[in-house]
Amino acid sequence: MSDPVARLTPLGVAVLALLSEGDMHPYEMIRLMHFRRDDRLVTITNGTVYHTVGRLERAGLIAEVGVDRDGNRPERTTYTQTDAGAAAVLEWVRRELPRVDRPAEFRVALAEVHGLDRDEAIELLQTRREALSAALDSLADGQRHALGKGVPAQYLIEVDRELALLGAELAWMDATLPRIADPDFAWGPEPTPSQRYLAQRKAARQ
Amino acid sequence: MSDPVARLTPLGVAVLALLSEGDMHPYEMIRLMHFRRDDRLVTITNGTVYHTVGRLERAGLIAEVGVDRDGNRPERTTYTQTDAGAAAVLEWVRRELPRVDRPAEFRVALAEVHGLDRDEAIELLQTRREALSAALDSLADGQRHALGKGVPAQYLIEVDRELALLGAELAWMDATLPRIADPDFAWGPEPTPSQRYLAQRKAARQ
DNA sequence: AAGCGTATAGTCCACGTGGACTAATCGAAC
DNA sequence: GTTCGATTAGTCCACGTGGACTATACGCTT
Repeated sequence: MSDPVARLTPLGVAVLALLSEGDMHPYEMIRLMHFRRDDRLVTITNGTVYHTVGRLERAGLIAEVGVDRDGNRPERTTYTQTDAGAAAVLEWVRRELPRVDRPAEFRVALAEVHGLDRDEAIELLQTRREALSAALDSLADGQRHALGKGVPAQYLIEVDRELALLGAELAWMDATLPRIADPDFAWGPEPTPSQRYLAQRKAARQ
Repeated sequence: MSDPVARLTPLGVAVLALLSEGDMHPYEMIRLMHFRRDDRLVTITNGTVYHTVGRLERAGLIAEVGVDRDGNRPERTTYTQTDAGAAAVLEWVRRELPRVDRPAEFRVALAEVHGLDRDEAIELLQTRREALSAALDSLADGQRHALGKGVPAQYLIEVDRELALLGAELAWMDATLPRIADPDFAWGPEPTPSQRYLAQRKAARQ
């Protein structure tokens, strides 16, 4: 119920992930997320972001660190990630990564999987692989059953597509798991260009 | 704004599609949709279904056709589809079928594509095919760009998966469009087993 | 015949979403 | 030097969702 991890939304996770790269005010998050095309994964509007930030603060996952002001522009409230916030992202990723329902959550979890240890990530993805395989079998079974009962094929086009996509995801997993298990595949924190940019800007301010 | 088609939700379309097979009360819709595993496409709860039915009625897409009662059980309100409702489903499918954003809407639209003429369906899907292809190119471009800027590969796993799934969907389309264009592939209204069952039950009641 | 679980049919409400709106400021063109 | 558009920063609200809750009736056990 009041478990803050359970109440995290995909956008909440995206905001926490942003804040792990540096303190920020909501409007800056919106710009940065648009720049990074995070709107591919979650819908980013003023309404959702400001509201989400408010909820994250009430849950103690982020905290206000001051109100600054640039010239005469509106003042802006800057937030920082708390330890509880950093832990909550990882816990949320652990929960969502192996689930095959909730595709939207999974994509965000996959985008944040680099925060986990390599071995744990592989194990969770392996669990998902088995669940995907079972879902595919069950759907294929349903298709056979429906065709057997005389349901005309034109009513089963969507199922046909779903089977194709499930198969493709399984194939991707079977190609990807060995790839990231390979020690030659880099893992763990390595600065991205935008992290280097943020760090540089922070240093310049001091 | 007040265009009823624009305000249709996936569940609303699913409800309208059900009613095109016969008059029904909400509780029966819920059972039937669960039986058909429509919960694969939309989330079905009492809250959503009853609320959706209310909205559809206020929009004039369905209409009350009487309150009957089975023994001493609670009375139930039966609804029927209006002409406007039947037209709205087709219009909605035409709108959602070619769009590549909104995957949830697309799946429901694809499940209802059999209501359109074969030629129109193929044309709309062809449009989607081109949009998908463009989306794939643009995402692949973004990936190349990110790698070129030095973003480590472990941060791009989700993009890699997305590219694989987009490719698979394109392949499915290229296999499916010729398949349904073939005159040997049946198209148009053909009774499904559950439609036959509903028709039979209706005849028995009279 | 009392008790218990499940099916039937529906209401209610807290919450998250996403789009509309406000308001000030800066830059550029005319 | 003023008008106009874009940018900055944030508030507000209508709506849809989904889970919790209610209440009656039927069937099965003990």
